[in-house]
Amino acid sequence: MKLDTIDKKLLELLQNDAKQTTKVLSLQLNLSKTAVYERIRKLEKEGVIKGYTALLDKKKIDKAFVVFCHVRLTQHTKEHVVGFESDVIRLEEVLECYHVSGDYDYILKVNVADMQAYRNFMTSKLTSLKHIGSTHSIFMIEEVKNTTVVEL
Amino acid sequence: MKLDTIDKKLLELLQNDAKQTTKVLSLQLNLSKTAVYERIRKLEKEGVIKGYTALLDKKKIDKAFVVFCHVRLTQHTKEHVVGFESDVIRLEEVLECYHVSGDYDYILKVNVADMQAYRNFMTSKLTSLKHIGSTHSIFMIEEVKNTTVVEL
DNA sequence: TTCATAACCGAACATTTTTCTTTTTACTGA
DNA sequence: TCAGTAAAAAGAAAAATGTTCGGTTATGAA
Repeated sequence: MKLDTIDKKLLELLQNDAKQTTKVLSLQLNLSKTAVYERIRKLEKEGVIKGYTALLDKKKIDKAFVVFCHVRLTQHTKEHVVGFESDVIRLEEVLECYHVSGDYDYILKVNVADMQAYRNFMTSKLTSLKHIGSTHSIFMIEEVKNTTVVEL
Repeated sequence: MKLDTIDKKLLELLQNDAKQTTKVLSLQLNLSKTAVYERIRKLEKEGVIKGYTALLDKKKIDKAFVVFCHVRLTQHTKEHVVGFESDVIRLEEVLECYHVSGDYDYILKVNVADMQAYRNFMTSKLTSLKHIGSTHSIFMIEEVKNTTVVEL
């Protein structure tokens, strides 16, 4: 699917505030409500827009502790890789998991309440997964920037 | 602000789909539309809900390339730190930036189209910032998990 | 140019959000 | 235990929004 200038501006507006009414959007885009409505529906249907979510303040829900956990597997057979990935997806503390280049195989972004909870996560959940070799944790001291908004 | 069981379930529902109507939400929570409506307004007012966003498919908007860039500063005076942070916030390619423990000072999550665009970002934007010492890039091979939904 | 398709528009209709008033529930101190 | 008070919840009405429709205007290919 090809996105024109209006689509891109529309996606930018929706990323910044998905609750804007089509009326407000239409004024910013110099289009009618209907045109905006149909463009949004199309972007949803094509899968460009995957969904809509409420963003929460991590400090206010007691999940302010973020750790980047680097993971190395003991082996790299397909079985080991698939096994680890399907296990790690189910861990609710792991918000993100990437297979990466470099010394380690995976980077996990782990989100918990505090160091105590992280220790608990590591000992009772992560390191008890099969095929885990070594891990290396980098702790967040402060969040300088955190946005979901991608520029188009 | 204290969150009760209903608030937590409501936040979970809104994280998974912020476009659900209060009617649908009220059925899942065994509450009236108005009660749900007022709880949401309160959560917004208190800042627990920071906002609403549309989530996009990175592959479909040509931003599938993700890099974790570790950054070391030349010095760590307040001036250097503040200067770097205010500069990096303005870089649209940097979706996330954390001040972290360990060998490096910062971890940046950089999102661009491809390796070419990343090279361009590094040479013409990041490394031209003041106070940048050394950097170390870890490239994403595959996204195994990526969610904004925090469990409560 | 001509045809076919896609995008757009304004108006009508259907739903939802928001406000308002009343009722219920939960809590506190005598 | 029992008022008294405040917070939370409910239902109905009003305001605003989302959605559908028929018709019109651009767009692009033959």
